[in-house]
This record gives sequence, C-alpha cells and structure tokens, in this order.
Amino acid sequence: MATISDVAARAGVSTATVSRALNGKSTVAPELVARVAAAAKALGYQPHGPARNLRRQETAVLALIISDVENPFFTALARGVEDVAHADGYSVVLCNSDEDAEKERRYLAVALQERVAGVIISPSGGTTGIDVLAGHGIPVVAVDRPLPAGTGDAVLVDSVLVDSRKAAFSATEHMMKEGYERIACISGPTGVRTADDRVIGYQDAVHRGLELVRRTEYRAGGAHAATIELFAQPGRPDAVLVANSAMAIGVLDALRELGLRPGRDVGVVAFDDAAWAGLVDPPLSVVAQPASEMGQAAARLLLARIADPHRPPTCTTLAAHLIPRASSTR
Amino acid sequence: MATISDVAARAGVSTATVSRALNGKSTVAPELVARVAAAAKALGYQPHGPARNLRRQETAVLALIISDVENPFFTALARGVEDVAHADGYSVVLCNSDEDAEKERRYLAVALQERVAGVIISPSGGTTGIDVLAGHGIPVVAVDRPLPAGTGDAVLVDSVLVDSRKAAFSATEHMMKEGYERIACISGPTGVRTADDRVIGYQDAVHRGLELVRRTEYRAGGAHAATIELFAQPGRPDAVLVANSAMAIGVLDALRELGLRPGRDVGVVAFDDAAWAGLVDPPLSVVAQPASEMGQAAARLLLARIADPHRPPTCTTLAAHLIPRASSTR
DNA sequence: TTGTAGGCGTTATCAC
DNA sequence: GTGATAACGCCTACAA
Repeated sequence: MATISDVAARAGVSTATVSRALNGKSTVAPELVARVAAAAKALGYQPHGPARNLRRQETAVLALIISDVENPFFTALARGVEDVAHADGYSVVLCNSDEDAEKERRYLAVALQERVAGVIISPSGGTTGIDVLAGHGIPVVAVDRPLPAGTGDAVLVDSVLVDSRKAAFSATEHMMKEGYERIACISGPTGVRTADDRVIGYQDAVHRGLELVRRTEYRAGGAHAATIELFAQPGRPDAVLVANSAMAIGVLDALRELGLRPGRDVGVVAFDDAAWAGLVDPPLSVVAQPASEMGQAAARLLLARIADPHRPPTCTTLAAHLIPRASSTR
Repeated sequence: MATISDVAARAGVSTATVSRALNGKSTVAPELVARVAAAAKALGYQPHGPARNLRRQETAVLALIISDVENPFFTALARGVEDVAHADGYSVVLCNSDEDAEKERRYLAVALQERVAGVIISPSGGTTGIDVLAGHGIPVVAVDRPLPAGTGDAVLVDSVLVDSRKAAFSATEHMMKEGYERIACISGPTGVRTADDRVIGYQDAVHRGLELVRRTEYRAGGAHAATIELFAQPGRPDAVLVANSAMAIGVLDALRELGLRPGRDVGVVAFDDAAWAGLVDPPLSVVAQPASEMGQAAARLLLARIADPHRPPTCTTLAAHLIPRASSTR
C-alpha cells in the first residue's frame, strides 16, 4: 500500500510538497502539483485515514446510533441525517443498538475510541456512557428520545423530539369523538420516553387508570400477545391506540384471529405512517411523525455544535399529525 | 483527553507497561496492572483508535454498504451481518448507497481510507471502485448481487446470492397453474442483477416477449406508474409478478385505484415476505428470501477471508421459497 | 516556493 | 518484568 513518501520519491519532491499539493494547500508550483498528481495516480495512492486523523485530531464522520434498523421510522430518520451530513462533507456510519443497552454501550465506546466528530443517538433506556462521550468533548445530539434524567446534565446536549404526549392525546380524543368508549393503549417498554409519553397522552384523554394499558417491547410479537390478552378479559376494549408500526402489525394480526374488524368492531390508531398503512383493509389510521425532518434537524444541530462547541443547547420539538382513515371511523 | 503517557505518569510506570497492562499482554506484575488500571480509570482514559490502528495496521470494523436502508430486505440482511460480526469481536458500520453509484463510490473511498478490515456490499450497478479496494488488500464480499462483469476479476471476491431466476420461475409457474394467462412482470432497473434475473426467470416460464414486462426503480412510485400503464393498454394482464416489497405497495395501490381485486381479478406475487404481507386484503403471496441468513453467510465468508486472504473464492447461492396466499389463488 | 524535522498516541523491539 | 526508543503515515511550523 503506497504511502506519501512513495509518492514523494516517485515525483522527486519531499513529502511536505506531496501533502500540500494533494490537499490544495498554499502555493505549490503548478508543474510540481502535476508531477505529484501523476505519481499518486500511478501508485494508486490512498491517504491513510487513521494517520491523517491522528495528526489533524479530527474526523469527518458522524455516528448515528439508532435503536432499531428494522423500524421504518428510524430508517427514514437516518435518511434525513445522511442528506444533511453529506451536503456538508461528512460521512455517516449507522449503528444499530437494537434497543439493547449493551450494544448501545458498545457502539458508544467505538464512537469514542474512533474519535468521530459527533454522535446522534436515540437512547434505548437508562443509558450510561453518554457522559463519557460528552466529557471527552464529542458533541452529542439526542433524537426521538431525550437522554435519561441525570445524564448529560453538566454537558451541552441538543435534542430533537416529537410531542408524543400531545399526539397520543389527539389520537385518543379522535377515537372518543368517533364514539369509542373503552379505549386501550399498547405501548413500548417502561423507561423509554416515547413509550411513556404515549401512555400519558392517552391518559390525559381517557381519564382512566391503567387497566386498559399494556406495555411490551416495541415489536409485533409483544403487541400481538397484549392484544389477545386484552380482548380475552371481561369488559374488553372497543378501541386501541398502538405505539408504533411494528406493534400495529401484531395488533392487526391478533384482531383478525379474534374475528374483530378494525373500524367496525374496534377502533385502531397506530403511531407511524408506514408505507403499507393505507393498504390494509380497512386502511389504518395513523399518527404520522416527521422522521426525515427529525433526522435533518438533528444533523444540523450536531454540525452547528461541532462548529461552535459553546453554543447554548437547544431542544427542538416537532409535531406529529393524525391521519384518520377507516380503522378508526365507525 | 487523557493519553497513555498521562496514565503512565500517574501510575509511575512507563507507557510500555501501561500498554501491556491494558492489553493484557505478556507478563506484568499484578501490582502494576492494578496501579495502571486505577490510574486509567481515574483519568477516564480511552485508547485512541486511530493511533492504535496506525500502529497495529488493522481495525476491528467492517463496512456494510447496502443499496437501500429503507428496504426491509436489506435491514434484515444487516441484522444477520451484525450478529455474526459481533460474535467475533467486530463492529459493523452501515452505509446507505441508496442505489446511487456516486454515494457508493464515496463510501467505498471512506472504507478504503479508513482501512476497514473488510467490506460487504450489495453493488448498485455498474460499479467501479471495488477493484481499488481489493487491490489494496481489503477483502470484499458481494451480497444479493454479484459484482459487475469485469470487476474484481483478478481479485478474490466471495459472493452470496439468491437464485432469483429460479424463484421468479416458480412464482410465475405457480400463477400459470392457478389459471392466469397474461402474466406481467414489474422489475427493477436494467443492469441490477436481481432485477434482470427476475425478468429472465419470468420469461423462462411464460415463453413470451417483453410486452408485459416493465422496468423501473426499485420503489413504490415507479411500480405504481408501471401498473397503471400496463392495465390501461388493450389486452391487459390478468396477473403480475412484482420484484420487491416496496414495489408491491405501488402495485397494490394502483390496483385498488383501478378497482381490481388481487386474487379474484388479478393474480399478484411479490418478492420479499414483508411483515405486512399477510395483513393486506387479500393476503399477499410472496417469494420469501432468506435475508438474515444471507447476511450471516456474507459475514462468515468475510471473516474467513480476513483470517486467510488466500482461500479460494466461493459463491454461495441460497434458495428463496414461494409462500402462496390469497392474492394468487382464484 | 520547497525541504527538514518533529510529533500526533500507540505498540513492538530491544536492552536491561 | 520493565523501560527507553523507534516506528506507523501524515501534516505543519520553521528554516532555507
């Protein structure tokens, strides 16, 4: 693998000149830059990133740690991050923490050790390890979920969130207006802020205890089981608010097994406007979140903080909006 | 940011000893390793990855370059790669080329410059840049799609593919047995091997020209337009083979707009067993691909080649299987 | 304008 | 068993 001195030797100049020529720095005689370029090409020279980063003490790569690559919400968010980052010359590496605190810690450690320029993360719970990052001067932006309380207190962390509570409230209220009276709520794990907020928003609307609330992992399987269980009990629900699209699949599956038709027999509204939501029968009412915009906003905040580490931290809260379809209309 | 010499100073030993102690190398007096550990902890010492990689000339990170993060097939594949890589102590960074040759080149360049240990890629077309990688001794595994002809000829590249042609043949034959007679095919871009193969397999079965074949990008929008166009012409199809799940959404949408019911009015089989496929009305027949297994196989091949760069290249071809549901049953 | 030389943080090779 | 010391490949004062 050719190094800068190989290039220098072949071009008959010093390594300093090669470096300057290749980086378009200061003034190098046009003839020399041509010679250098030719030599570099001939040798298939590729600058050694680690060496360069070691010397410059900086990298042009951002880490994006998301809690579930298989969730379309997060992949849409990732696209938003990439678009903004690429426009500014940064590359984005995607890390999948899989809602697993251990994997999250691991990726955080990698990000720190590789000295990435910054990190965007959707924290998967009672995370630690973020303080370490920020403590070492690596900027962090929290997206979709805030950092756990007590984390990042002393450091400057921006966040980009959705008003989940309000969105859950609107969705629940919508179902009440449609005449549903016993509305259930199937949400994600306790301790995950979006999941907690969706329950709180739901409660704001129904003024009821937790007897119709079920918490499970953010996946189809758990939601399926929760649905079966909810509808097996006496005083079964007549509607359900579902906290994300993976769970919606489990719920719809379960309802079909139970012979219950959404819209007619039971109202259903789910978070996230999945591509297939309009295709099921009847079409699924959803709370659409601006995933891509969230990613863009997070990336912009991160880049801004990289440029100016001392700017005051901000918290951007975006709104979600209800798209009523037949599954919640009698 | 504490360095190894800070730790050495605090522990009252040399940097060499710190390095050895922290890496569990050779023989260091138990007392010293304790002192070093304490000092490192007190200082919040984190090894500097680039420096270490520079010195060691190796990294424990793999790059996975996929053509579409928003496609569930690729995210499932990514999970497979991660599982195997993590078990072996490697981290995986995910790069989204977005079916864009330019972005692909860019990520390839990043992978090369950062000197990752290896690359798994689903090539997005007439890619160049892979030779460069392999030429520099970085192992490459092609997944889902083979490298373009003429690429990587001289170098050792493993690949993990699906027998798309056979799968398309089976799916088409299945529809013929169900009595459909004018079967159309909506596939991805020309030059993308999976898309080409699905058309060929289809033709193997129908023994017909290309008048009912449409090629478009691998997304819902293009498939939607193609469907509308196909069904507007005289001698409209009575069935359609769709090349992936994003396209299936476009097709199903279009059919609904046209007032055509899958299964009864028009047979539909799509590639990829998306989570929602069983939920639509009627349930969608699919060709299920072993995405996660493909990722696992690719990762294993890559790790094997990293361990032994001279092993002969292999090509693993996995089978897909048809899951007939109501959309292709009269 | 160009070259020389030092150092970024580690690890590996030698002495001791 | 431990400590100097020399690289790894690059960039950038500083000197010429």
